Amino acid sequence: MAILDGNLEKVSEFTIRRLSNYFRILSELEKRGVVTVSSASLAELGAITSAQVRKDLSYFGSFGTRGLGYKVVELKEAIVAILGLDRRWTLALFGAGFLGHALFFHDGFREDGFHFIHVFDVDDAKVGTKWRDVAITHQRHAAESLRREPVDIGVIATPPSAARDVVDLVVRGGVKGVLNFAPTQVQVPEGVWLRNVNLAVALESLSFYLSQ
Amino acid sequence: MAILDGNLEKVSEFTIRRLSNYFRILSELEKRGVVTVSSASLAELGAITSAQVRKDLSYFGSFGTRGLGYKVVELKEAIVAILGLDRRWTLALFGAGFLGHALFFHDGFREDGFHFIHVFDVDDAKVGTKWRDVAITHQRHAAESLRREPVDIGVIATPPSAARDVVDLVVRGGVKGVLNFAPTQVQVPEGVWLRNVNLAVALESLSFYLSQ
DNA sequence: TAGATTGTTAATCGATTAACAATC
DNA sequence: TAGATTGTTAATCGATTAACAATC
Repeated sequence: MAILDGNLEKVSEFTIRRLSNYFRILSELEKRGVVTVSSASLAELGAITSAQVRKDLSYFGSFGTRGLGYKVVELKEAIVAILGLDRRWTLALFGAGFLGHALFFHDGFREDGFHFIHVFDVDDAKVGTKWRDVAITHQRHAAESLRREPVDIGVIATPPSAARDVVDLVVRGGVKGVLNFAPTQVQVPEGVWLRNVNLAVALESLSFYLSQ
Repeated sequence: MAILDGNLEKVSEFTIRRLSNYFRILSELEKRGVVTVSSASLAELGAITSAQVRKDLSYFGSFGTRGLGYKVVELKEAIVAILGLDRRWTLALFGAGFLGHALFFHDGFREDGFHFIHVFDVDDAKVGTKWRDVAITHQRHAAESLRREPVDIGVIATPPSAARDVVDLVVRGGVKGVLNFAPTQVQVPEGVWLRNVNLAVALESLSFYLSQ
């Protein structure tokens, strides 16, 4: 299957986020035993338009059959391949607080192939304790740990004041992706991908509309 | 100050999310004792353009002084008022799992004026225990609790399979906003605002770009 | 074949950016 | 006054949607 017809440049983050959504919808349909699905019903389930669905998929190839629609399992597997979920990804977590804890134990990540193999914190009370089979390590040993066992992605769940230093640390450790939950602007060098997730933004958006 | 010149209709969710970001940047500048800031430096701190900053603010009024820029505290307070952060908001949490725990104890929310006054779960082992001064209540008593003490916003941190029912429950309880962390499509009636936050999306976006 | 639905092109819509007059 | 920077309009860019030929 020819994924990516050379026009990857034109694929926007919006499309990627929707693919991620199609993946979840298709997984659900598969679980329910649904065999085929049209762009129209996929669109309805995702609260978008059928043109959007077809356009999104068209960046990566032709996955459907005219007159019939898409085979659920086939399309799901195509999207899994596109999103890179057909392999194992290793993660390092920085910050073993409440949020770090929730991320580490979030089953969805493991099911998607994302595995935390390091957890770092600066709190000596936490260092040495174990989360599943991962021992919490003091952040001062992070560089060393990352040299011994490198990871693909660094996940930042520290207080905002620490985020910048931790990002530098994990980038020097060789990660190619950073997922930042700290509500502060951080910088990564060329060639490293950064995504920011800010839990307050959605809540503040709600309070804006509720105030009107 | 004339916030909202009647063109609120034209304000996009993109603008609101950036306001939320300006708010954090301005808070940081205030803490550092910075008195005035230009759209250019605000833009640099937020990794966008100065035209974007001025355009975003222009939907709500004129907050700056030509030739000088914006007073940090004044602009911050204007944005606080726009986002509705100048009042107390009450929240009900559904799902006392890892994620619910992280959300409940997340200091940033309380600092912004968002207060969880109810926590519901279906696990009898959790029911009766307390988080700070909030007793975890069985979900079957949620309707009753919400009647006694209504809230502004329902926060859904249940497994996806439970999300739909819980949303119906909380909407019948009179909330005007729903913040859904469950990775499943939910529906709310006209007049209720919904925001979805999916922790997997950002990670899957990273794996997509890292795969290329 | 007739009906259904894809894949894609062209049209539309909306968000971002550039430019500059207004003005401190 | 001269320099700086806002607020706003017009131009550009990019994302979404409509439409339809291709085709199962």
